[in-house]
Amino acid sequence: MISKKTKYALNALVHLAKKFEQGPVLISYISEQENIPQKFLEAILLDLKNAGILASKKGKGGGYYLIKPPEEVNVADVMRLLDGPIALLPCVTYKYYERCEECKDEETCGIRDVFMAVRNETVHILKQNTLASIIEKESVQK
Amino acid sequence: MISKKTKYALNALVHLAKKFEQGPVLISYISEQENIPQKFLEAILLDLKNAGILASKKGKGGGYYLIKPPEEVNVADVMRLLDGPIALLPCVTYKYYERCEECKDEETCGIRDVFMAVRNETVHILKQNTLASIIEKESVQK
DNA sequence: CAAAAGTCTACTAATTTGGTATAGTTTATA
DNA sequence: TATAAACTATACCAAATTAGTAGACTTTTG
Repeated sequence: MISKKTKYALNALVHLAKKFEQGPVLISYISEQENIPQKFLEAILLDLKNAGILASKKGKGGGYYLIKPPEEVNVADVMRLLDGPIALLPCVTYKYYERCEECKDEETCGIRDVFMAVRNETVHILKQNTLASIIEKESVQK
Repeated sequence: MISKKTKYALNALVHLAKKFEQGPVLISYISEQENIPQKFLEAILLDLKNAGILASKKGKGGGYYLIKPPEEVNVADVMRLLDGPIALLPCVTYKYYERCEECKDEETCGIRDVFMAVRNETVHILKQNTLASIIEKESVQK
């Protein structure tokens, strides 16, 4: 399961993407609209700012806003930022590789192969999906 | 990430699948060969037994053994048994469905669509992979 | 200069994970 | 039939992670 942090981040980002290039939005407003505890959201938005996805303006009339185009923010990057690796086994992560202590031979491990395939497919789907594509999906009548 | 429990379970199952229909194997032997803490492994094997995948024989000459053919035990089932749902969001699980509290409208949620796709693809891969296919992969020279 | 709004540091409570310890019960076989 | 091998059941426990909260501080306009 993804953490609430990532889920909240995605909801906040989608919210801000809908208001791309329309000036800053208050934390308190996002918090209210998206049902996210304000203090928790503050920490999340800071992370996204430090990652270069959002920017903020302090003082009266301030708030947070998206600085990357919605087409350029994909779900995989957001998940990695807040939850760490996407892979289900430490030995198949790209950036956070770690050997499984109990593993006898990683080279021939059949279990590893399975989770490598899952990781590749998952990352592929998550990279394809951006804030823009999510918003587009929501606008399509079901 | 999957838990150590699931990882240990898969390793133990592959071990037992290699000895399918060759009589019971000692917990202590599996524990030693697969580098799994014995007491922890005992609990895992019990779970697998209660799920009808393994059976055990008590007393001298006893141990655990696989009762389902290796082709019929897939990774998805093992994961679900020990780790619970495979999906990354509670609202896209099959058996454990739960609404996301903060969600405004599940029907149109674009984030949900993304994770629905990930879940479907993941389950598909994990169902395809059985103890038999894992063993086969390991025997292929790389 | 005051109020609005983001930032920083430090807690904390609940849950999950990854175990360990101890005391059984069952069964083959000498 | 006793006994030792081997699985079973119950009950802990420590560390890590998750999901927050509290409060003081800084920055920026009007």
